[in-house]
Formats: sequence, structure tokens, C-alpha cells
Amino acid sequence: MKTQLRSAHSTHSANRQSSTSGDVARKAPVRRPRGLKTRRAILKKAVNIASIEGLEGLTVGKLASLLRISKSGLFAHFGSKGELQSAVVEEARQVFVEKVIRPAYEFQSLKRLRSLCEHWLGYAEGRVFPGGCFFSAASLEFDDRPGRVREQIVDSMKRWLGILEQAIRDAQSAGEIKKDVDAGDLAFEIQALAMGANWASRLFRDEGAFRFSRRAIMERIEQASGKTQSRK
Amino acid sequence: MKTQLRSAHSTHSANRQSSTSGDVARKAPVRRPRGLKTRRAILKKAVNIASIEGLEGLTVGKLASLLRISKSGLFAHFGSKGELQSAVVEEARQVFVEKVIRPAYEFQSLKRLRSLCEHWLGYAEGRVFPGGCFFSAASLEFDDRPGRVREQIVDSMKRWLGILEQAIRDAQSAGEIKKDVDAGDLAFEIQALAMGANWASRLFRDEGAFRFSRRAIMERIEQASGKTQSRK
DNA sequence: CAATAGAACGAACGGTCGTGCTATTATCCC
DNA sequence: GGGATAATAGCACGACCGTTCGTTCTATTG
Repeated sequence: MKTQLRSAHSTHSANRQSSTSGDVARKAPVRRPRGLKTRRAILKKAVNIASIEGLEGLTVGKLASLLRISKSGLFAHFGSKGELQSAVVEEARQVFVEKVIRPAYEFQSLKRLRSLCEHWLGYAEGRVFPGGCFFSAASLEFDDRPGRVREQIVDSMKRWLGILEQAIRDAQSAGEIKKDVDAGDLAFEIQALAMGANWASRLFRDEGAFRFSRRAIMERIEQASGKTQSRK
Repeated sequence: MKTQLRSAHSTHSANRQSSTSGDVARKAPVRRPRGLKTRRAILKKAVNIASIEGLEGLTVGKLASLLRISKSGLFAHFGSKGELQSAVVEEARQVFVEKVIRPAYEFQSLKRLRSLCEHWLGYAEGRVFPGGCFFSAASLEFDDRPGRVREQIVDSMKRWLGILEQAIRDAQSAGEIKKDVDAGDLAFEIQALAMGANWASRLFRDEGAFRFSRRAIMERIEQASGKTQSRK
């Protein structure tokens, strides 16, 4: 749509942009997109609300009044409820990548796998979104609602499972996980246990669920790494 | 939209049919007011809708027009949206007991545990509710919504986990599952894997998820039964 | 400085939501 | 049969939904 320079985000910093005139002393014509900052603020709040109330429970009016801006002013940023939801999912995805995936890429193979799990549990524990795992909630909310939002959620989840799977495969290549373990199966099991923790902690208001889940996941990984012969 | 164009009162025919016997009269002495049948019909449809659209997405107007009765006529049965939702959860709970729990009580200990898992997977696969597992969806929808409905869901889930746990303990007493296995932990793991199957199948529209999950659960049970020493 | 474009606003629209009130119908007991 | 009573329909209300429109404010630009 609009092709804005995303270089400038600061308040009024002198942004040297010697593109056109070779002259000097002309103030740089940096385009400060006023709306972008607002848009980001909207999305930040919106994704938090949506993690609690759901993507459908997130309404334009409530969001606007919480941000103390007008409904129409907010609405103009997106054009439709669907696009707002879509943007919220995208925002959540970026946060997820930043808080869960990226930190784990400092490590490799098995350590990376463990880090992914650790960060996922921390992410679900509410250190990222107040409503727990955004995508777990969104999955079950939109699994019967065809459309762009659903596709985004599916895509996000597939990528995440793919990342888990790849880490497992890498660990297999490094000899840290047994070769006869199916990476896809193990990824699914880990994800199921992790989402189970998210579910139990939210429903029962019992943070202890994460301890259980963490132990179960790590035991399962250890088991797959082959250094086990009897449980407990 | 008005649906007055339907011819006359032909819609009443649905209610008229079974004035004679043939019905399964569980308890004869109780007088069945006519409204009870309607109420049950409403709840049956409502629980199906709610399993797809969610308990909040279930609206009085839509439900009424789908049943071709008036909004107010339907509403009089419950008195509030909250009570409707509450009744829907109760209805779902009864169906769950009937379709998942009761069949397993023909067996004992380990067989019962396996049967519980089998029936749960079948239940989630859509043979009971069109939207998959009702309680999984409801859990994540209401985990941040205090009130009676939430409490009912929590209670249902706790009971279910308790039943799983008890079956595990019985199997332990019968020597079919190792004594050093924590029944609560195992129940949680099983439930997590099962809900994972429900999640994946709904989101990815891939019934194959149930095969994965079934295998993972049964492997986990076997492992806990002690007759394993190496995986795969 | 005047022109302009983008951002935010306030008001309002048609719909649908949950929820009352009143009238009409069906059912049952005497 | 005639009421009493339960069940349903009809109608309207106020609130809020997503959405549109025209206007105002402000910051950049020619």
C-alpha cells in the first residue's frame, strides 16, 4: 500500500538523507510516518487483549477506548475487523519469534531443542502475553473459521513445529538423539505436552502445571537421546 | 430477518410426533412437562453449535432461527445467556460421560484405562460433537472469564483427570502399571497428548493426528507398565 | 505563506446482541 | 366444557457491533 521509509522512528533526529540535492544545510526530508507508531501501539495492546479475550472478543470499540483514541481513528488503520485480526496475528508471530525462537538459536542441536522448550514454557507462563499462549487460544478459536486469519495461524504453527523438528533432526545428526526416533512424532509430543501445560495452568490457575510439563518434556527428550533404560 | 413466509404452523409437527410411547422412558413417575422435550432439543442443537462456534459465539437469535422457534420462546427456557451456556456445558458433560466414560467401565484397571483413551480419541474425532472436543475449546475460551460456566468446565476437567488417575491407580494395584509411576503425572501426559491430537486434527484438518496420538499414548502406557526396555 | 496529505475525530448507520413485557396458544385438572 | 397454567410467539428496548462519512487538526512541502 503505502511505501514508507521505515528508517526513521525517532522523534526528530537529524536523519542524513543525501539522496537528491548535493547541496548542504537543507534539512533532510525524512518522512515521519505518524501513523506507524500509533499502529504499533494499537497492535501491542490488541495482541494482549486478544490473548485474553480471544480474537473475536477483541472489539474495535473496547480497544479504542482502552487506548483513549476514537473508534474511527483506530479503524482507519486497518480498514476492517478481519485485517485488524490479521495484523494482530502477525504481531503475535513476530513477538513469538523474538521471545521463543531467536534466543534458542544461540545454541545448537540438542541444546537448541531444550532452549526452545524452555522458552516456550516461559512464553506460555505469561511472561510474554497476559493470556498465556496466544496461538493455542487462537487455534481452537479459529479452527472452524475459514479465512486469512486461520491460514496465518496454521502457517505459524506449522513453522513452529518445523523448527522443533529441525532441531531434533540436527540433534540426531550430532548423535545426541537416537536415529530411530521420528522427529515429527517427537516434535508433536513435545508440543502437546507444552500446550497441555498452558491449558492446565490457565484453567486450573495452577502454575505448577509448568513444572510437570517441563519435567515430562525433558524426560521425553532424554529418553529419545537414548541414555535411558528404566524410568525414574 | 423475518422468516414469516413459512406456511402456517407446520413447524409444530416436529414436536407432535412422539406423543405415543416408544420413547425410552427412564423414570416413569416424573411428569414430563412439554417444555422439557423442547429444552432438550434446544440443548442438543446448542451443544453442537457451541462445539464449533464456541460458547460465546453461540447466540440466542441464531439458535432460535436454526430451530425455527422464536427467540423469546427459546429464551424463556433459560432466562439468561449465562444460564443457557451453563446448561449447554452440563449437557455436554452428560454426553461426554455417556460416550467416553461409561463404556470404559465395562472393563477394569489397565483395560479400562486403554478404553478411556480410545473413547476419548473417538469422541474428539468428531463422532460425538461436530466441532471436536467441546471441553478443550471451552477451556481455552473461558479460562479468563470468571463465573459459573468456568467453574463447570474446571470441575468437568478435574473429574475427568481424576477418572484417568483412578484407572491408573487401579492398574497399579493390579500390578499392571509400575508402582513408582505418578498417577497424576501420567494422567496429565495422556490428556495432553489426547488434546494435542484434537488440536492438530482441527487446525490442520488432518485426521492422521489421531493415529500419532493414539500410538504415543499407548506407547506411554506400555512404558509405564514396565514391559519396555528400549524404544521402538 | 498557501497548499496539501495524513491522522484522528464525532456522529451516525444498519444490524445483531441479550433481555424484558404482553398476548396468544396448547395442555391438563376439575 | 371451562378455567388454571405452562409454553410459546410477538414486539420493542437499549446497548454495542463493525463500518462509513465528513470534518478538523497538524505537519510537511512547494
